[in-house]
Amino acid sequence: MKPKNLYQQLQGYFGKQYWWPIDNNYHKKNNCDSRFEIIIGAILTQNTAWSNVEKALFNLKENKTMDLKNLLETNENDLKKMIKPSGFFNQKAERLKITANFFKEKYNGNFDKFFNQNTNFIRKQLLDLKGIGPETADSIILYAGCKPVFVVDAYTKRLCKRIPLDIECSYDNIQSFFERNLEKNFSEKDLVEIYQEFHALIVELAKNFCKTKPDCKNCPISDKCEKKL
DNA sequence: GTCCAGGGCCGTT
DNA sequence: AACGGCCATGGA
Repeated sequence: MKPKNLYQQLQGYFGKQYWWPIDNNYHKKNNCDSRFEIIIGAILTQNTAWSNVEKALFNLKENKTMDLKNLLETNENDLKKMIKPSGFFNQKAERLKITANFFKEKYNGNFDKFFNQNTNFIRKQLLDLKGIGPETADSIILYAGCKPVFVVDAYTKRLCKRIPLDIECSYDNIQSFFERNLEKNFSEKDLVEIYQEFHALIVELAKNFCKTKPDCKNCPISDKCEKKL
């Protein structure tokens, strides 16, 4: 299975996904307004349906809390109420506060300054924050920082096992497998968009076909899959 | 009523 | 290092 072919096949079937930013400003560089919202969304969507996250994001905007300073000034109980629809609101409220506080204290709210650093260093700093693990960190780097990292989630791991890829399906293994292969086939400039779309396409595939109970019969990539459940 | 979402932390082996 | 329990809401 070649990642390049898988990507093109998924892209051909599902089309363009336009995940983040939500307002379709994909082409716009340095879209600082959406950066904060992307970071918030990445935390809120942890093990949570996006439809529920949207309700929480709406509440935050309604209360003018989609803003670094205002979020930090908001009482934690009020914050919990706003993000309640996204579930796990106790821990997520804490995670939002910790993350917002990090950007304020270390970077004075300057997201450009943060994202202009070396990617490995960016990743390390994010992972040091309580509540941000590998997937959330990489989502932030890819969608808010527009830097080329391949995001692995539960769906990608499921795909890894089912196709199967001939590797151990751990986060780091899957990530480097896709990155190694795609870096050869695409220019640096195109990689960001490809990683953004690829991740979204895998989610779409897993939601519609490669589900817990898979629908292999109608799956658009069944020709590439050995499992056929 | 049951299952499951665009995970991560923490305590136990 | 690896694994299981836990966190919580809302739609299918």
